[in-house]
Amino acid sequence: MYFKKARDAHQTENTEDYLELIADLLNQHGEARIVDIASKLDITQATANKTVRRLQIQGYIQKEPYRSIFLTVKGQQVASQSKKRHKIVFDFLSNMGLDKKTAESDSEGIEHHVSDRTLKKMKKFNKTKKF
Amino acid sequence: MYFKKARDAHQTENTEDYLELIADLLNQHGEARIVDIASKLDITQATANKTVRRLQIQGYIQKEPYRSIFLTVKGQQVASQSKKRHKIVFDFLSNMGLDKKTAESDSEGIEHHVSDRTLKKMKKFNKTKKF
DNA sequence: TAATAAGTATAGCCATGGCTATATTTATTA
DNA sequence: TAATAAATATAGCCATGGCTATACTTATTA
Repeated sequence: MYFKKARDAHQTENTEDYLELIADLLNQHGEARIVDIASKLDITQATANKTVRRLQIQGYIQKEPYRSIFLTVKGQQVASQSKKRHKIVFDFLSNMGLDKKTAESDSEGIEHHVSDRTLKKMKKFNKTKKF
Repeated sequence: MYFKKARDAHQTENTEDYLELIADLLNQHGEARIVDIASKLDITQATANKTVRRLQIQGYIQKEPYRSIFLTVKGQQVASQSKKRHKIVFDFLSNMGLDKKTAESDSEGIEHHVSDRTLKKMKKFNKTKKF
């Protein structure tokens, strides 16, 4: 009961957000650097650096000192899964009639707390506009 | 952009969950104790104790050593707000056709990440079954 | 190229929320 | 009532993710 699941989710939430962002940066700019991450997430470079090191240790990221960041296969998998979930939630909120900004900002938070069951319902609604 | 909002939410998330739970315990059993909280949240009593002390210091809770827990006015306000949000999200997920368990478990996570705008949409849907 | 700027890394601090182990207090029951 | 059980509190550990300040490397530009 209660928020045990939410706590578990928190442990991976930050990880997923970083990996999703790094994947986006790689796609959009061909490169992902500490500065970009820090600026996008509105944190200091020191903090970004620290987390990136953790992700590297945990095997999600590959990088050399003073060089830009790449995803390992493991990291790519997490990123693409996250992105999928994110898109479903974003589309769902949009289809509910919410403006892009709200849909974007809410989906960022919600994506980490949505079960597969709920995700399926959202997907169905996105296709058919019915539950 | 990205998950700055989510981070802010995290700071209050645990607080809200505790206060909501304490309010429930007070309503249902007339009493809220450390043991109950620990068991409901599936954490150790030591952890529950620590957080309760934080909540007390921050003015959400009133309690005497070795005695049970009460909410301050400030605490009550947060709890009732949280509960309202929680119910709207839970009802919405239920109305989407999700089973009670899923609706309950997902709404616990989602309630902290839903903007007022989205909440309004959910509310409307709960009433009219239309967006 | 040499000086400067930009980016990255590291150290050290803080708060939070987990945990175990160990008091201490309160409640129960023999 | 005295012994035991249950609940609460405290100490001390860890990981995480914030921060600032400072060092170091790489890139830019005068």
